[in-house]
Amino acid sequence: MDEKYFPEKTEEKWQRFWAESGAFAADRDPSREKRFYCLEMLPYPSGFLHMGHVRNYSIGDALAWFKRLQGFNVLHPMGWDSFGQPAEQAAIRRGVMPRDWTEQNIEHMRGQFKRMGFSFDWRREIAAHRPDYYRWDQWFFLKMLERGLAYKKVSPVNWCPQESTVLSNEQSSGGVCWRCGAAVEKRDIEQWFLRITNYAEQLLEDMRGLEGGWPERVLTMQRNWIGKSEGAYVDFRVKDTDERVRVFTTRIDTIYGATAVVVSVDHPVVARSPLKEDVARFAARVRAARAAARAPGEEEEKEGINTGLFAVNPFSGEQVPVWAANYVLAEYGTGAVMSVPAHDERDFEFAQRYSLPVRRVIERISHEQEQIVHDPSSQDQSVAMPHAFTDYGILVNSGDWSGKLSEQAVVEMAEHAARGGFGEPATTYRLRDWGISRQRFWGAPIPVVYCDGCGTVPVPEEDLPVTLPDRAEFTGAGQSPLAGVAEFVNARCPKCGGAARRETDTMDTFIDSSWYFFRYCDPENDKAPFDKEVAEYWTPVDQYIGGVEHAVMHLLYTRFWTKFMRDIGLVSFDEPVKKLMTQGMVVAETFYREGEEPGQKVYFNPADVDVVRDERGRVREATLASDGLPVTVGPFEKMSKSANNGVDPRDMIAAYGADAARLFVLFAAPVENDLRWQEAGIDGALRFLRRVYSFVYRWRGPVAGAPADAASAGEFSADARRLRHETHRTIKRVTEDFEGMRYNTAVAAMMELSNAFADFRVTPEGAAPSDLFAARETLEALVVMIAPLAPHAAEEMWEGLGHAGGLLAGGARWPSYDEQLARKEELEIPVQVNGKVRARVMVNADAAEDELRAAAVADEKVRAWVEGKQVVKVVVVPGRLVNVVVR
RNA sequence: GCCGGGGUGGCGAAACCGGUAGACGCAACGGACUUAAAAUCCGUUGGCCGUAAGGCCGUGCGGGUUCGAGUCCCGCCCCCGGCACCA
Repeated sequence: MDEKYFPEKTEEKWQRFWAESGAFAADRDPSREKRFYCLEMLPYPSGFLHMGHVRNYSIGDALAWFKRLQGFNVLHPMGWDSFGQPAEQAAIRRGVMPRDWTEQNIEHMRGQFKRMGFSFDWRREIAAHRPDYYRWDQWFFLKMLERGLAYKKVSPVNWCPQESTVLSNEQSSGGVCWRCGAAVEKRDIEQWFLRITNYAEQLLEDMRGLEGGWPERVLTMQRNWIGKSEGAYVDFRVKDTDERVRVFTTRIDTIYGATAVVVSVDHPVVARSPLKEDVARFAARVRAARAAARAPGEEEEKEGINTGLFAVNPFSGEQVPVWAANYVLAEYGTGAVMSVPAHDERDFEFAQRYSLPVRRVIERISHEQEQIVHDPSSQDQSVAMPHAFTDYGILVNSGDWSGKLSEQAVVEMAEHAARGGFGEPATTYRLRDWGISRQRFWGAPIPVVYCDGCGTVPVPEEDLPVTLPDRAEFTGAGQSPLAGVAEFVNARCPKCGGAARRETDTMDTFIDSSWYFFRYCDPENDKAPFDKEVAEYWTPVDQYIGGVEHAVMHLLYTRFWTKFMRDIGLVSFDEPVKKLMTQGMVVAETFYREGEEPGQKVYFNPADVDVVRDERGRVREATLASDGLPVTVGPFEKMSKSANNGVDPRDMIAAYGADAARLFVLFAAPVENDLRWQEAGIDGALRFLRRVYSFVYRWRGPVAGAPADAASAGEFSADARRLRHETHRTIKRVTEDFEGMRYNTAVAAMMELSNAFADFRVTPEGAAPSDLFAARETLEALVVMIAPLAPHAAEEMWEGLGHAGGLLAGGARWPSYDEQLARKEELEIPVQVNGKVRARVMVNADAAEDELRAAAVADEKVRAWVEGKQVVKVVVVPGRLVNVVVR
């Protein structure tokens, strides 16, 4: 142990030690029941580690270390989400082959991870782009095909013009590409889908079991996305035909107010329209408008056309016109609605535009003292409505149903429709099937061939993997580069042996990440994606950590995949992840100037900007170092290349060391919060490490001779008792904080303990055996508790304290605490008079109520406040406070 | 619009079940050590009044419950995230 703490030297030493001793290798061991699967979302191998990675993996690593020190068998693996767009972009721009580019990046990033000292079991590393991995993507696809869960159809898809590929609904949420942000267009393309909708109800229902373990906002986002809606189907007979139009409604109680049936322009019934040429023209216009990219949130004006058809309301027998309109979506519900202008905002707007009648059938009511109070004015048909009335109320002008409450009517009318054979209660979902075809090269090929004779033929399981060719032409234009590779495309039909063409689309990379953490359990298996028994030991994942940006996409897909794996007997549970933690982004200030194009911004790296701040930390003046001219200060944004506000972790490591960088990102903010990057803060982390290090250095010799246990240490001085109390109290707090991943407060507690140690007024040289015992107890606890956050420094200090073999193999254990010692001997109890703190009294920690009362009332300051007043009562909360109430 | 999460010093943030608001850290200021600087150590730091003792105010705003409210209830305002012609 050196006198001073040298991060670089220490970190190198212990990284070598860990690698050579296999310190983090974990194996299935059925005799060890305490096992823990700690997982962070696997990174895309972009080539460079950024601060977001540092944060994500520091959080997970801290937990993995904590659990190991508690005696758990911990699986903490790492791999690469290595298929995907950037590799292909590199190929287009720089002519490097995606595989070479990816392998190089992995190589480089693995080195950076190791330099951070993360405790991964590298033997289990996987990469999605390697055939021994994607072979199983293909295997899963075939299983889904067998079970009718994979199918191909032509459908309007989300098309990213920037990347010329299809996106799933999840990836084009909000009308923009999740990756590049380009506005998404609609195109008709034939592609493969997975029937995630078959699992809609389970995906929704099983979220109940995740309450508490998953963040509320993620569950909410998934619920919104699945979008369950309960209502009813109602069939409207189309007059003079034998057809029926089925509508979906959540407000069947308003059906007597229906003044039209409105269908989407793609609805089959428009073929029966006497005006079908006009309708077709209108439909073409609507489709064209839809195909055009639109800004998110922007709504089209409602437009429609009367088809000339009439539909019969099965409840009232009334005939209403059938319209086709742009505001009715073909993909949701039945693609047809009953239009009730009086009680639906959209129908109201539509009716206003085309002067359709508005008929009120729900009367506004209020509840006062258990009584229903009617508002007759709300059903006055002669008064124009300013907007639709969409609340529940009481049915009026609704035949025999008049007088019923909406709540009742929605149930009973659906049942009535079912009995009459013209409808039924119904549930719909917003969730659509998962479109997985990508017109790309760098992904797992979809294992299917097309044969003129036999049609679509799956590649037999034994012929997997269908491997990607080594080379292709990357032009960035037209179809998938795979289509241009003859030896890939030309294949034999597995059925008839004749010439056939291979599918040239590849799979969505989200398939790779849907099951990868099962593969970690058994990464070399060449008979199955993973062995059921081996995986069963580790899974489900105990704690999953990643960015909230995957709240819907990845986390919904992996839940779906798990349910499918359960259905084919690979796993025996419903949900893959017990606890989920979504960490916040690392954000930093941005600086920019307006570019040549209007609205264009040219960003400058904060390191190149000279900033003058006022006393509140606000930027007063910002100038570019190179030219001295002012730059505009932008908001805090996620560190990114485009905002040019990234901090390179390598610079942090070089200046402060990996330990200080890790400690800082965990201390600076709660893990769920966004972390505002401030370089200055990292100094504090390094200072803390140095401080503890210097204590250890100073005490390491004397402490080696301390008595083995407290009983033989003799009498403890008041000072030593105080230190022991602080130590045990801190162990308790830190343990609880670690359990809840509250690293920021855990670090604060440890800092307090180190401050308390600095106040320990005994010198190592003049210390009594009992003092040495107390000092060792504190230092050892502190070192072990620091280990998950700053493992290199902790190893060095642990060794300095005379332990060989490293923390894990050398037998370090997470410290335990003594409840008695953790409790204070004496307490300072605040005494309030009428709720305001007026004095504090020192009392014994377990002073009884009457002792407390006596001490409080006897206090001089309290007496001054009570003087001349009448004491009404005295509230005593033992161990907390006393409140004297006077009048 | 609907759903979810928030609003506390100059800043990042603490505060278990209603019980001393602001722990811990950053920044700032003052001091010690030093020829000097760095490093380190000690101290001050929510606002206002006061020489001080001390007092008053203070957790987005307005009410309420309570001996006591950052925390619970009612009504608002604002911010962040998700969904959004979803019938």
